[in-house]
Amino acid sequence: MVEIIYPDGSKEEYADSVQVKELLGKLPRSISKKAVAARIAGVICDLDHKIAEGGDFSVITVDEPEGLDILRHSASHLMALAVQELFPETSFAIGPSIKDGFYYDFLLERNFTPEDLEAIEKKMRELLKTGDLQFIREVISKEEALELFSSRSQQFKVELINEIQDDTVSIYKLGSFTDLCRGPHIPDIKMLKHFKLLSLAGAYWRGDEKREMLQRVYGTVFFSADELKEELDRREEAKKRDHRKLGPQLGLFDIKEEAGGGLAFWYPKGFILRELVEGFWKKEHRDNGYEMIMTPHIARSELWKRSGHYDYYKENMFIINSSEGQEFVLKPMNCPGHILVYKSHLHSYRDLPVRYAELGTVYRNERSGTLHGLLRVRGFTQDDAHIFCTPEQLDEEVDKCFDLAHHILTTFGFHEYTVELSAHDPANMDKYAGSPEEWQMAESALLKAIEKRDIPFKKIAGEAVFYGPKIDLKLIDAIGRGWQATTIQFDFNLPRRFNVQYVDSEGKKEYVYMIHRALLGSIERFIGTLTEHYAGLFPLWLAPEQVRIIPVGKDFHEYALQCAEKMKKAGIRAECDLREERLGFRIRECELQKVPYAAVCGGDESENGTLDVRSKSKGRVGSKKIEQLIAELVDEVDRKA
RNA sequence: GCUGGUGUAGCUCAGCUGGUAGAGCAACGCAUUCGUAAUGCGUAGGUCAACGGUUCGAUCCCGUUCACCAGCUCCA
Repeated sequence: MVEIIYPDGSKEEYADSVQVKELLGKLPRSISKKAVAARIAGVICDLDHKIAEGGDFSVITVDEPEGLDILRHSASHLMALAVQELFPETSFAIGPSIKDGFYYDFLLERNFTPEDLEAIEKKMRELLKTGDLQFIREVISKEEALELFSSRSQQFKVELINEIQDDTVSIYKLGSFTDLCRGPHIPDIKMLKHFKLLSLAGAYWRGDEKREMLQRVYGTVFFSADELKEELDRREEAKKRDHRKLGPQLGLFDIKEEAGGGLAFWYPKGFILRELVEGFWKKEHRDNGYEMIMTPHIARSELWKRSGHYDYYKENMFIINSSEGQEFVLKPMNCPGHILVYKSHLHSYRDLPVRYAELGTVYRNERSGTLHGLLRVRGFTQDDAHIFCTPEQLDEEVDKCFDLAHHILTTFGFHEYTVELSAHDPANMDKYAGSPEEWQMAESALLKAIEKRDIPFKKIAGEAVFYGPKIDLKLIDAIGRGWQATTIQFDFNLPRRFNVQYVDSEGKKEYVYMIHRALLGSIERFIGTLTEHYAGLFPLWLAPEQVRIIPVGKDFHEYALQCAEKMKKAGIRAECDLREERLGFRIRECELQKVPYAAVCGGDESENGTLDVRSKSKGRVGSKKIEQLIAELVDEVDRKA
């Protein structure tokens, strides 16, 4: 007897096992026709699955994220089938669905070329057209599975099967391709129509750099052509926003091969942008109870031995030898320096919290393959601060960090972000610095701050590093991508290594609670992020060049210069384009340089004291009195709109 | 660091199987003095990423290094 409970609460009993497909008829057609898979008593299964035990029944449709996952996972099987037909010697690793699509990892002698990618895609389309392909699920014993896959020399599958605890495993057949797979899969292969293979890459088996390097093929698939097009457009749009291209194009920043990877050069306009970001940051920090300090770029190795970095972090540090045999370290972090400043005198509990902030430039010897534009560099300026406080002040300090981060990030135009809380693993307390009570308090302070704000967050137990729990904030940009920015971390390690203490109300010395935080993360990465978020068209208050004045001809150069002078007096960054080029040419360049406003002047304007204004975002907006224009610009800058 | 790909003028890119290179844009010069996204003509510009090897001869073939790209790994 099988009892099925439908989503609307109605129940039905079947004498024997029943196929999911038969139950679909009981659902509204608007839902059943969109079904991809089903859920019975919380377990997901294929639509042709025979249900032997009853429970709550519902379907997974094309409208749900799970439905898309299933589609993508199925696409990876189709791709594997195509690869098997084209390259029969292939060993198959894994082929999951991922955030924007799917991939499959293969091991074969041949190195895939871009032409192979096209050939695989073509083969997939052929397979789709034959029309008679479908996923067939079978459950077999582990022994049978081992025999099956080892007879086909599929060593990765054998390895996976050996790690499965159950006595039986499920396999899925799609044409001649048989895969170890939990499923479920789509009921109709035609659903895979809207796919596209995207790229080739290398990937280690099980992400372990000591094991085989596999060839990974990425692709994506959607239920509709429109959605696929949208995703491909989004990728195009992302390319256009690439800060590595926009940086040099707009005269902001670049990386120079002559200097080495991961080292940024700031051009004049980029420096203005950087100054604006830093200036705003400094003002907000002063207003929020931080004191600015500055610590040296290099320090004796002994300091880094005491902090522990010399032992744990040496691979990432640049080490310098002096001619007198003294060894120095180019600072990879600011914390030890801040601690030395804190320890310059004895602190009473009445002094706390102490908040030291520094735009501290650090250097880390990152592995060459990890470098990426301004987002991952070897030299960068952290917008760093360390807060030294008592246990009683914890909650409030974390909360204030959050407030400040929120204020600063939203002012820069990031209104959405997600939060990740990296917590300890209770089963593994040995590896952590600090006591369980301290971890408890710290994590609760972080959690309270998140929950108070009702923002989406993930808590990941065991993700914390040994010295303390942390929260990371990920900005969501204009086209929905996430960018690492704020981090708020506890440190139970350094206060002990450096004896960072305060005198409590009873005259006893206690260790401080130390919070390490960076709101923007690093100035470099943040400006890279900003550039992509705004696609180079920065809001007026951040635009390096705010207005470009373009006189139609030589006779009006004088007037243009006068207008620019007035604007500069009002704090507007205005330039004149006095080149003897046609107006259209200069307007075009102004557009390509993404200057927010162009102001054209000729006879009419010089007689009336006006400028003909053209906005980058809105096009030509018409003539305005110079005083009025200045007032409007100043207002727009003040509002940081 | 690993796998694969790439490196030609300031930028974007051509250059068949080895015989030392070309276009467009930009720059510069001349003419044009122009009203909202490219005026015309001309000139100049290259150790073909660097170093080594094979060859009579290398941008091209081989090796090493550097940088960049897609990933993996890393980010105590």
